[in-house]
Amino acid sequence: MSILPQHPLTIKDQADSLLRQFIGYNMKRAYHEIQAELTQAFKQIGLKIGSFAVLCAVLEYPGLKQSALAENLAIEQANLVQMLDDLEKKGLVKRERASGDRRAYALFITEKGKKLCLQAQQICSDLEADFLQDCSAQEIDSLITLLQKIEGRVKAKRI
Amino acid sequence: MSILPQHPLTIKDQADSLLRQFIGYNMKRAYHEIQAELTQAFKQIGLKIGSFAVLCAVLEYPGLKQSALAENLAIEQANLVQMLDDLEKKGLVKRERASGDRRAYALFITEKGKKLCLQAQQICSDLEADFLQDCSAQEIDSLITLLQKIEGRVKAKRI
DNA sequence: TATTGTTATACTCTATAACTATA
DNA sequence: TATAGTTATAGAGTATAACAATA
Repeated sequence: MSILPQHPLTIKDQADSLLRQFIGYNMKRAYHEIQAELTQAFKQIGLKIGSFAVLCAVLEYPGLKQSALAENLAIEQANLVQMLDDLEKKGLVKRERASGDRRAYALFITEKGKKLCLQAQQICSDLEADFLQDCSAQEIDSLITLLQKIEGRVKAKRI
Repeated sequence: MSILPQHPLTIKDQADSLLRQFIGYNMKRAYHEIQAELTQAFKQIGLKIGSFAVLCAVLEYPGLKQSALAENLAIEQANLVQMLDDLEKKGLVKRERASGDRRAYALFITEKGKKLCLQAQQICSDLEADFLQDCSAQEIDSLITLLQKIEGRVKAKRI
């Protein structure tokens, strides 16, 4: 295990210190780093971050329809189609005609897809555990709660 | 007989509950909402989020060089050039040859740029105050601290 | 040789409109 | 009329390589 020097983050010598007062900016910067790291890690198993989200949702909710999936993941139906085409071509998910509505597809994960998804979840967990290692369980919990709270507040404001 | 869920998901059901255990996913979702809202708000004053960051940095650090700016904002020099072209064309910043290094440009904000930047900061503050209104000052403070801590940890890991 | 700014390019992510077939 | 899935496309944001001028 690597023992990294743990120094308090000082931003006074950074040119973006003024920007650091904004939650959104800090969020963008933090996610930018996580995204880069996760994208790299997922390359080993040929998965993209967006496809991982799709896999997780289909694993947890078999039979989910595309429209419901897109809405739940906050992505456009149109963009989901291509992801599913790719996942289906790789044999990770399958579309089945939904009974009762011949327009809709019900989505299912394959055994291969399930395996890959669990593997990706492990990669994701390991990565997060690594950069959260000096955060308390309570800190992590309240961070997730706050992020969800903020997401909900902004969304509610728009509608 | 098809294996369909007994109760089809409604809008309020969350198909991504499994994903919600990941900090990165919550961060992406929260920022996605903030970004949409801020992009919309900035359209009134003809500014993009990226350009706003550049303006803020140049306002706070007059004479900053492009290379230093790009590094501090974690963006590529190549992409900064286009932003600066745009900001300069609008009369918001100006490039001046840096004394001592004829390759480099020193960046300065104009009066017009300063005015617009302060206006944008107000828009940003108002927007955040709105969706943070039921968060305590301590919650907000610890959120910022945690985001910066995470950003630093992931970055340190990569290097 | 290395660095600063630049150009060109490509790839991903995201957003929108329009189409089809069903409802 | 409205909805599910699809297609095509356009706009951002981001990343890389290569170049000229300068260090």
